[in-house]
Amino acid sequence: MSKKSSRVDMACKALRQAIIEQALPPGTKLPEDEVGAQFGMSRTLVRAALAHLQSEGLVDAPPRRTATTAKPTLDEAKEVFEVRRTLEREVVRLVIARWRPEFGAELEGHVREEEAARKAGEARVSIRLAGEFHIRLGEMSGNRLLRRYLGEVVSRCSLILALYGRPHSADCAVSEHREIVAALRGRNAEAAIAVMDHHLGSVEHRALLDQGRDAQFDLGAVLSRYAEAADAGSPSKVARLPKRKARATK
Amino acid sequence: MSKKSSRVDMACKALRQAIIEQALPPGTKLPEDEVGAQFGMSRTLVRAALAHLQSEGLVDAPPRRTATTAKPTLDEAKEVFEVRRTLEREVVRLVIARWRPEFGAELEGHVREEEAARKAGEARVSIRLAGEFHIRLGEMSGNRLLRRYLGEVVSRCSLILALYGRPHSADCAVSEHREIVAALRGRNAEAAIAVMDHHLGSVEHRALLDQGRDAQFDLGAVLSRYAEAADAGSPSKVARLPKRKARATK
DNA sequence: GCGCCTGATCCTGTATACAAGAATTCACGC
DNA sequence: GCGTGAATTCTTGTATACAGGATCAGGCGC
Repeated sequence: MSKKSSRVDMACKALRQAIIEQALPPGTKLPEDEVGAQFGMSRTLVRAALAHLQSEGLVDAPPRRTATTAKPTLDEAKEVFEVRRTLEREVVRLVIARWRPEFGAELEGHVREEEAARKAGEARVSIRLAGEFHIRLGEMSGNRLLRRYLGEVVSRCSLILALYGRPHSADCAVSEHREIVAALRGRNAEAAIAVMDHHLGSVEHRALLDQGRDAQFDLGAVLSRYAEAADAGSPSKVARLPKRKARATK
Repeated sequence: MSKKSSRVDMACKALRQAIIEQALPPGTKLPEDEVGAQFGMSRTLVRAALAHLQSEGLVDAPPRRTATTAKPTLDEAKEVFEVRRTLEREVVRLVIARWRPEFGAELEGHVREEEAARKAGEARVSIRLAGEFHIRLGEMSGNRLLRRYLGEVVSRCSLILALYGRPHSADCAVSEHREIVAALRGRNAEAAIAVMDHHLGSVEHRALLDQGRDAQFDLGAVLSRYAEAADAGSPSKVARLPKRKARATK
C-alpha cells in the first residue's frame, strides 16, 4: 500500500509520529537538507516523504518554498472533523456487522493501556494510544480503504489539536472509549453510532472550542509551545535551528 | 492542494485521465524512462507522479519492480464501492444543506452534456462526464477533504469498471443522474440519499456483477479485453495460450 | 526434450550536481 | 532614521550518474 522503499516509509512514519505527538508544532519549517541529515538520507528521499505527508494533509509544501508542518485553517479543521464523523459512523456499522468476541477483548486491553498511560502522566503515549484506538476500530472494519482514510483524518485531528487545542491535552477521554466498547458489544448499530458521535463531538469540542478564547492569539500560543518543545533537550527529531528559532510559515 | 510543481501535476493528470478512460488497461506496465520520455521529463518527476497515483490507488508500484496501472482484487473493488457509498451519502446531505438555485442549473447543464455525449456515441467523453457529475456534487458539498476523497474513489471506480465491467460501458446512466438532480431539488435528504444509493447500487452492479457470471473466468475476460485493446491487427491472441500471455503484475 | 544455472540487459533506488527562485542582509540615498 | 534595492545565502526544481535487483535469454546437464 503505502510501502515505498521502506526508507522513505521510515522517514514518513517518524515525521508523522513527531507531528501528531506535537513534537513538531504546526508551522515548523522542514528544509529538505536538514531533515535528510537527521535521517541520514538524501533530499531525494526526504522529498518523497514530504510529498506523501503533504497528501495526508500533515505537511504544507507550497511550490517554491520550504515545507512546514501543516497549519490548517479553522475551516479546514472543521471539514476534517466532518469527514471523520462520517467515516467513523461507517466503521461502527461495519465492526458491528463483523463482530467477533476477540474484538471486545482486544479493545478492552487497549483501553486499559490508555488508562495506564494516562495515570502515568505520559502525555505523548496517551495521545498516541488515543489515536490508535480509532485505528484499531478501522482495522476491524475489514475495509482497507476506509482504514486508510480514517488513519489520515485521525492524524490530522491530532495536528489540529496541537494547533487549536490546549497544549498536550490528550484528545480522547478514556472513559469515552470504554463506553464505545460497551456500545459495540451491544451490537446495536444505531446506539453505538450515537455513542461514537457523542465522543467525536467531545473531541472536536476539546480541539476547537478553546478556539474562541484566543483566536487571534494563536501566534503567541504557538510560540510558547515551541519553547516548551525545544527545551526538552531531546536530541532526536528536532533538527537544530541554527539562528532563527522558529518561524511560523507566514 | 495536490499542486506539486505543476509539471508533476500535469503528468499525474494525464496518466490519471488515461487510466480512467481505460486507455491504459489495468496491469499495463509503466516504466519510468518510457513514461518520462513521453512527457519530456526525467525519471525524478515521473517517479513523483507515479508515487502520487499509487497513493490514489490507480497505480501499483511494488518495491523493486516496474509500476503498473492498478489491478485491484474483487475484494478491494467492493471496499472502494463501500466507501464511495458512504462518502456520497454525506455529500448529498451537505449539498442539500447548502443548496442554492444555481446548483440545480449547473447540474442540469451537466446532465445535458452527458446526454449529448452519449448520443454522439463518444464513449471516452461519456465516461469522463459521468465521473465529473459526482465530482461536481463533491465540490458543492463545500468540504474540500470530502471532495478529495470522493475524487479518488470515483477514479478508482472507473478503473474497476475497466477491469471487471464490460469494456467501454459508461458507468452511469444519464437518467439516473437526472433523478438525482430532481431529488436534490426536493431538498429531502433521506429521499435524495435513497436515490443516490440506488444509483450507486446500479453502478456497482454494472461494474461488478458481470463478475458473478464468470467469476473464475476473469483471467479469460481480462485477456479478451487485452486483445481488444491491443488489437493492432493480431486477432488471434485469445486463441493461443502459450503459457502466460499477458502477465499482469503478479 | 525439459528444467536449472549463468550472464546480459533492463529497471529501479539513491545520491549528487547544477540552475534558478526566495529570503535575508547590507548599504545607500532620502 | 527609514525605506529601497542589490548582493549574498539558503533552498528548492530537475536532470543525471551509478550501483544493485529483477528479468530474460541461452546454454548445460539429465
